[in-house]
Amino acid sequence: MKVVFPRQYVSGLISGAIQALAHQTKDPSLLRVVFDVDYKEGDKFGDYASNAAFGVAKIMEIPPLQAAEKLKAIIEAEIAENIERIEIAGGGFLNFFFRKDYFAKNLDLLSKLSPKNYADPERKKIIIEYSSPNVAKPMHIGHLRNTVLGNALANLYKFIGYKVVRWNHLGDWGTQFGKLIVAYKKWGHKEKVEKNPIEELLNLYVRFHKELEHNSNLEKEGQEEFKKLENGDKENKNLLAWFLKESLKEFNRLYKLLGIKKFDKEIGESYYSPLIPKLIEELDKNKLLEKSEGALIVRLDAFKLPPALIQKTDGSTLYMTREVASLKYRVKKLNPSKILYVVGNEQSLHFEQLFAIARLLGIKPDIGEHIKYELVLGPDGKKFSTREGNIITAQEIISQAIEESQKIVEEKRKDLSTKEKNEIAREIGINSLKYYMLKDGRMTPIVFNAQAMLSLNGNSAPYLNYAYARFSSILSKAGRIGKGDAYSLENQELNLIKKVLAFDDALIKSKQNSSLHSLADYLFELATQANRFYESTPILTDAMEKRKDSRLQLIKGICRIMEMGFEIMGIQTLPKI
RNA sequence: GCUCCCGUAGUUCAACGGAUAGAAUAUCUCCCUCCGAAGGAGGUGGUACAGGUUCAAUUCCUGUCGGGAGCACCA
Repeated sequence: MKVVFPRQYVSGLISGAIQALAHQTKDPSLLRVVFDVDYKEGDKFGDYASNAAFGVAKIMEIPPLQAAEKLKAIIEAEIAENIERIEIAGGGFLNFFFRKDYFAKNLDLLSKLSPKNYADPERKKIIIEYSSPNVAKPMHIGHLRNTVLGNALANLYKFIGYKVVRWNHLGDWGTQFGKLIVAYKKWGHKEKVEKNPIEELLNLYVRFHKELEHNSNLEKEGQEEFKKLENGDKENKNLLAWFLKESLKEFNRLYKLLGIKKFDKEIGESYYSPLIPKLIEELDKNKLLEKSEGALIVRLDAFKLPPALIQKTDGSTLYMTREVASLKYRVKKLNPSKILYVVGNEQSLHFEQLFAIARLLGIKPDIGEHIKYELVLGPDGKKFSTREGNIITAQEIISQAIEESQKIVEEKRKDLSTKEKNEIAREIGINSLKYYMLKDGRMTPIVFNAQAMLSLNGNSAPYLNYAYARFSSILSKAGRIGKGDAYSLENQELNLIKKVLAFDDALIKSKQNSSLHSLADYLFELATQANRFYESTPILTDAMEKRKDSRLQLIKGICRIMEMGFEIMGIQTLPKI
């Protein structure tokens, strides 16, 4: 089923008009005009509006109003069958008013919409790296934002037809593990760790940093143990393998609880360790390496960046070294068109350096993109620190979220069994948490505030879930829906159809800025409009049979869009809550 | 000191360089003998400051002020 959405339709009309104009004036530079086509709420500025005339005006060096007149004349002459009229307003905007029956005509199409209708023609292969927890440490609230965002971005690309590789870059290497090994050898007990792996290992790590304050020798001991690890020391390698195994169990438990899709690749940093010597050799051959204070660095002056440290004085590697190796590995192995790194904003410099080195090594330029997001800060507005042990774990947040929704469910759904109530509380709690992480842009720092985070009113998952539950309840009561008469629908209903047909807009915006908040906004607006409709208009109880069927079709279409939206956001669709 | 991110209603956030800057929350009213009141209707309230770029600036540039993060052997 091929569908042309209104935005594409208008866009086509304008492109055609610009082409005709370019032909008329023999000025091909007109073809380079970029313009927007925007969905408009209500009908003040039409159903869709465009600023195309401003771009045309600039190139033709005429006033925008004149350019708008020219475009309008061409489009009108082409007999646009679905457009009732075009108005020029606001100094040169073209406002397109669709015929009322255009929306009615599209009604029975709504419930049949599928991802295919939204497929991006590019369909590229893309690696998305996210989550990336550290072995032997609990996932904390920051990982939660990262994981939920990365998972949803991956869903989005998958939805529009990309080949997506979900990549979990596990932190299982580096000096920190030397430190952990020191701590374990000094103070650790096997039984204790077996019983409570992550917690006990974190305790050891925190203790290490406490003791470090009055025993500066520890720092060196940690570096030595890591050095041994890099040189293949058996005892240390076994310890690390054990830590990794226990950690993965815990991570996977959390992913499952959160409804995070399975990763395609889960590769620890340690994996790249054997690839390092060749990498250093290659860097050296390209004359990129330089010795400085006993360490090896790559100068990045040409990029106006500080030098990147590749090898420590004692010959062991660094985060950056392994990142370069990993990048090369990914390109060689999978040949993606792009690698999205969903990593915190505080690592901006690191990624600028990484991509600069990739360039120097002749890797396809701009392959990497850092999808940065702001930190989740503590209640005091300061950064959480693992070393000091003042973190809020992902598990704590999840439990709180579930508890909070449990209270509401107990109050609102006394009719359900305890089992059903628990089930719903868990689903709603997790949905709320995920939605909260996605509803804002990436670059606003989230100051941790349990109250706000777990609020179940307003622009939140429960609002969406509730609306969906009401509508699907109607649909299940209705049973089979008849043919209906779409032309009996009125303004409010037609506007809803228009809104449903604007789903593509939300997807495009979300993809453009690699953020799900545009989609969240759209879904919230759709639900709000639909709720308003629901409150003001009888649907199931409509006396006119044909109109009833049409209204039901509309509700079905709304549900369809909500289902697809939820799927992308990684939120569970619940037929009842 | 240098670099990056961010300053929008009391609060939390939207607005590809576009038209009258939108929501949520809080607060104050109203609505369940009709399909789920976790809902709906209405009121109040805002672009840190100073310049510049242009048909048009919350958005871009420069500077000031304020908050956060990063800057060589951590990741």
